[in-house]
This record gives sequence, C-alpha cells and structure tokens, in this order.
Amino acid sequence: MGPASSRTPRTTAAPAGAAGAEDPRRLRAPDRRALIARMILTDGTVVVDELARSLDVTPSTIRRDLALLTEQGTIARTYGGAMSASHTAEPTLGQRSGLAVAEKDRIGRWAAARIAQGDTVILDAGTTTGRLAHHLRGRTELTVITSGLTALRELAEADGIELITLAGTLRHVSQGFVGPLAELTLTRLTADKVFLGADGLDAILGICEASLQQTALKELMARRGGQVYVLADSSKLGQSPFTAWAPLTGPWTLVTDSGATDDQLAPFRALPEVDVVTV
Amino acid sequence: MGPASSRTPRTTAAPAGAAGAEDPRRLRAPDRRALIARMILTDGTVVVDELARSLDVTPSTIRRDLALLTEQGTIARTYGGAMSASHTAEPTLGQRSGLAVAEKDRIGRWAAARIAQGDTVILDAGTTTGRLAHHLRGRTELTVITSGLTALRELAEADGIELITLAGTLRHVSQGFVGPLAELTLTRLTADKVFLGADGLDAILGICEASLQQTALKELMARRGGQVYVLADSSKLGQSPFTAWAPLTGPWTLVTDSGATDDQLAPFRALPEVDVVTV
DNA sequence: GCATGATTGCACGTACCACGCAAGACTCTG
DNA sequence: CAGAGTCTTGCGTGGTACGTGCAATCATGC
Repeated sequence: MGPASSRTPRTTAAPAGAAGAEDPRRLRAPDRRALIARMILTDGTVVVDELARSLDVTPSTIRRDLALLTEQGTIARTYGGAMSASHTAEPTLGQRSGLAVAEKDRIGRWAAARIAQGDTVILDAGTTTGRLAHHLRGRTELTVITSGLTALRELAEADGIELITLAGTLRHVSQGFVGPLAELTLTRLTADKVFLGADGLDAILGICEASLQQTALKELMARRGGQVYVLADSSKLGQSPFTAWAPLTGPWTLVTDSGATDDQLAPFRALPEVDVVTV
Repeated sequence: MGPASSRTPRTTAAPAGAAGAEDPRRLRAPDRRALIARMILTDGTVVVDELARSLDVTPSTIRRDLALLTEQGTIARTYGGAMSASHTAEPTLGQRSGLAVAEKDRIGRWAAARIAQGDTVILDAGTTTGRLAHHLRGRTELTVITSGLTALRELAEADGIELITLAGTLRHVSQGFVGPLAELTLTRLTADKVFLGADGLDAILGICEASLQQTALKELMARRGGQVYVLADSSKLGQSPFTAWAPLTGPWTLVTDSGATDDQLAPFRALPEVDVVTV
C-alpha cells in the first residue's frame, strides 16, 4: 500500500463503533500492561487480537507488551495470545538455588527414577530434594511425605500424587519444617524410601546441618523409611560447615554427581553398608 | 546436524547408546504422546524441534501430537512448543481467586489489622486467608499457624514471623492440608485468634465445604482459638454449594464486604453471639 | 518553550502452523 | 498366510503470527 501513508491514525475513529465519541485519552503504557497482566491472571488466557481491539492499539503494541511481561516472568506466550505462567519460571528458581544446579538436577532425576508406582516416599527439605520433586510431577499413584516447602511448591498442582506434609515450624533459611510437631507427625508415618539432603556429609559422622532440630528430624526420617538415600552434590562431600550431626546407622545409598573425586568418595566406599552412586 | 538431509532417518541409531543395534522400532504413537505429556508436566516447557529430534520424528508429527494433547486439555501450545496447562483448563484456584479479588483483599486487610504484636493466630486454607497472610508480611513478633498453602507461600520469606504448618494431606483443589494428621497437630496448639474461610455460609448451619475433612478441621480450629473470625465475601452468604457443614457454637465474628445485602446479613445479625462486620 | 526519551504504528522478512495427500506399517480377519 | 482396513507418518502448500527496524508522535523535565 501507500509507502508514504504515514498519516497519523491517532485521531481516527476506533474501528468498532463509538463513531461520535473520539477517544479522549487511551490508557498509558504501564497501566495498559498492568491491566493486561491482571486480565491474564484472572481470566487465565487472552488473545492478541482481542486485546488490540479492546485496548484500541495495534497487535504490534500488544505483542510488545506481552514480550515485556513474559521477560518479566508474569505470563507466558501462547500462539495467538498469552496465558498465566506460575510454574514455568524456572530460571529464577534455578538462579536462586544457586550452585550446582545441573548436578542437583541430575541427582534429582536419578532419584526420581528409583521411585516406582505405588511407592510412599519421604522427601527431606532442600533444593536437591526439590529437584527430585520436580521430576515427580505428572506421576501417579504415589504418596509423597515432605517437610520441605520447595517440594511442596513443586507438587502442589500434581493431582496424581497424594501429598502429605509434616507439621512444624518453618526455618526460613532452609524453607523446611522442623521441631517437635514435625517429629510427632513422623511417628504416625512410615515410607518405602527416604531421600535426605545434606549441608555437609562425612562418612563417619553422617549428615551435617546448621541446627540440631534439622539433624534430629533427619535421623528420625531415616528410621521411618525402608531404603535411605542421601542426595548430596560433590561440593558437600567431606565438608562440615556446622556442628550438628545426624549419624547414619543402617545401610544407605549416597547419590552424588560425577564431579566427586576419588579422594572424596573413598571413605564412603570403604563402608560396607553404604552404596555409592555417581550421576 | 543433517543440513538438507531429507533421507529417512528411520534407521539412524538412537541418540543415546545402543550404537550397534539399529532402531528396530520407534516409540508407538500413544506411547510417544504419553511421554511428551509427561515431559511437559515435569519440565514445564518443551520445544517442537527438540522433541522432533529426540523422538526421531518430523516436527509435523510432534505438532499433531501436541494438537491432540491440547484438545485433550493436558497441555497448552506456545509459539515454538508447548507448556503445562494446569490452571487454564481447570476451574480450580485460578478462576476462583479471580472472583471478588478486591473484596477478598479488603477483608484480608481488615482482618490483618485485628492482629496485634505477640499474637498467635490460626489461618485456615483459602484465598481470602491468603490475602490476610499477604498483609501480614513485614510484621514481627507474630506466630502464624496455617493449613493453607497460599498463606504458606505468602509468608515463606517473612523472617519476622514464626510460621507453623499443620500436617496433613493436601487437597489439591483447595490447596489446603486436611485429615487426621492436621487434627492431630491442632491438638498440640492453641491460638489467640482464628480466621476461617468458607465456601458457603449459613447463619444456622454454619460453614459449608466440599468435604467433611474440611469441616471437621474448621470445627477443631474454632475450638482451639480464643476469638473466631469467619472471612467470607458477600457471594458466599446464604449459599450452600455442598453438603458438609461445620457448625459454629461459640461467639464469632463475620467479616464480609459491603456488597452484602441486608437480606443476606439479617439472619446473622439476629444471632446474639455473632458480630457482623462489613468492609 | 524546547529538548530528550518513551511509545506507537507500519513494513518487512522469518518462522511456525494447519491441512491435504499419498506411502508405509500395523492389525484383524478369513 | 494373504488381503483389507485403519492408523500413522512425511512432505508440500498456503496462511498467519512473530519480531524488529524505522519514522513519527506523545509525554516529561528543565
């Protein structure tokens, strides 16, 4: 069409109706974006063309807005529009959980593969067990008992999973529930498999944590489950950052990443009751 | 890597391992679709081209699969791929939280103002109590006991608040914990104030919920707290959407929005032990 | 009142998508 | 064991949405 047609359409009448009343002032950009975000949050889904019509801007502008909101993490684009996006924002979570994301994810994936249909499992609090929980989404006929808010978040929408939380007081730093109430709840439950996290791990001393509340709970968890798995990326092995310890008595399996050195693994391999797995 | 490789990749080796054995038979269509569905549920997001490569079929086939799954409601298409669609299809919490947001927020704000420093409060599950929790962020010297995941999320990072969760099984639709474990935990706790939500509210019958587990827990909560507040926007008053009821025996306070009609409020005002507040 | 920055509409090239068609694979039946 | 029917897949075509550069317009601050 007219290449010189740069005539401002700004004051032209709106395409649909409202012939007499010209638009006094449209929504400003930030307000419009906020409105779009709210529409998506409440309606769940929006369509680009409809937004363009109802807000009286071109689809290009809507696309730009949606791109902005997407980058911001509020929403997710679909083919002709956008939708709400609560649990798609992985990069933020990944960044926050910080170190060794890939390793934790590999460990979590391997552990998830150990869990069979019909199993009841206990998931400790922590980012690694959170990754494990992530890989359980979509599974069915599974009972998950957890004291971790991360795992809880991952599985909150997983309809196929029976999700049981322990009671307790929230440790904000570790996003997990601890204390007498958590232990009380555990006395009413057992599980097929237990997956424990660790701030530090020593072959003789066991699991190292920042507080006795945490170690006490881990000890109890280990006793309430059949098989015990300790998920710890290689940066944790041989470390003792704190002074509270949870000794591991029965047989258990150490799951770590392939970045672990032989020096790190040797003390664990020397133990007869410990199985060592690197992924 | 194949540049213009339109050669049938049918017999190319599988990407991982099994070098010698040529692919005897790829995944069957239903299996492939189930696998795609699970990948989307666990990973949150997939890309058409990657799926095509990893499953060794053309993008067309993947698109067809995704179209099928979309129609089935399992997933949602995005521009170059697909993502999980848990809340778009289902009228669970997403839509419900969309209703009367402003009212719920006003009610939550008012309730938050009732809570003093040093208080211990019980927060029921639900969106309205979630708003209440939202307005407690930043407060200090406060103990919050809750059975709701929404409140838990709001206060997970609130360092100043001692946050205690009840144990229990998660009801995915209401995002709250219920069951014997929740009740067990409550027997170890009391609070100064209790804030209950409601799916429906009747002056005589009490609080209406979808399950007896919920009503049983609400009853117990009411008994474990000093003052009892029921937070219910005006759309809930006089409604009985379900058949499970939690009667309210002692004195309590109804907190609703100013949209409530006199007809709705009259039955409650007639009760001597009930205080009615509109915000 | 003027300059600067943000915002918007338009145009263009690219990528993705839906549909139809024909060949191949699998299953069921006689 | 053979043949027919059904399902599935790969490819081609037309259509649509997408993202971005560019120029004009509007809002804001001095």
